[in-house]
Amino acid sequence: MDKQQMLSKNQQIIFDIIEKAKEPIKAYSILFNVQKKGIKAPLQVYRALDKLVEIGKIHKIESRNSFVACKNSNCQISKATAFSICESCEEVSEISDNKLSKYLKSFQNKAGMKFKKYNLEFFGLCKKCSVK
Amino acid sequence: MDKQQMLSKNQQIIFDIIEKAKEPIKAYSILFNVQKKGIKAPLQVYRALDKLVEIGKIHKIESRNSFVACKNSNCQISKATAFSICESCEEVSEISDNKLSKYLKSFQNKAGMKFKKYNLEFFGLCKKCSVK
DNA sequence: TTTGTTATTGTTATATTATAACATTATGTA
DNA sequence: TACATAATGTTATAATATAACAATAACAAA
Repeated sequence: MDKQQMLSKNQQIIFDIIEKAKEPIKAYSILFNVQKKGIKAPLQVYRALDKLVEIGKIHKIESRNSFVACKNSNCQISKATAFSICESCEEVSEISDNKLSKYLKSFQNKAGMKFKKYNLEFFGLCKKCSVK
Repeated sequence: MDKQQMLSKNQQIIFDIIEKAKEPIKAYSILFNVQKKGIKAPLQVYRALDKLVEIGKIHKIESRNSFVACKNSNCQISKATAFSICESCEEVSEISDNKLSKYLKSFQNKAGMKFKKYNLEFFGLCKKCSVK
């Protein structure tokens, strides 16, 4: 699963939309945006999204049902994601913090379960919104 | 927002269902379970769920759109949640690990944003499923 | 006790998010 | 070529969640 792999036509179209978007974007908003390019059905969008998530080109913000392009181009970050989410303006940014990811990657719970993947979402007010 | 506060009729009915369930339960499954008690509409369920989440009696498992009762009865855990999720059997357990929660509560990202809340979901195979 | 305030409930309709099922076409490779 | 796999197209429908409005209950202040 190389992140540099070629994307299919639909995957590329949909990835481009997500990458260009400045904020997280929802599946049906993507659908609306790509209808002029011939992608007409939700399933076409969801299939591309699934694949893009799988190969780590995008991430899903679970609490918002929306999608962002991965900013950490070289790592297998799809298995270890962390975001900060502003509860006022809904701005989302991906957190890349080596200490944090190292800590979480090696985390083992009391039951001895070893994890393959995690997703962490922080909520608060971004700088702009905390001034208001 | 005291966790010991009285629950309203619908809130109590729905909380009881969630607490009795051994695994995370979805809103429409709750709805099905409470129809004999006179709760007929999705909105009645969602309103109770919203409130129960707000006061910390239950948590939403975001990646699964499902709900579990909080196991950590005394803390403001609603603002600091962590779960382990088995990708095979879908078993979910709430993680209560002081070191982890301390670490995450005090986490500050590079932008200096201070967080009020977080949710962390770990994925892997539970003990039973990793033997199979 | 009345009055005002807020939380809760009930109800219908509808919006939003996501997948099932099936047929076809493209791509890579033995 | 022929085989396998990935991707596409299409229709229908399932699953999740909220809007809008009306009525009632709970509770505290006057």
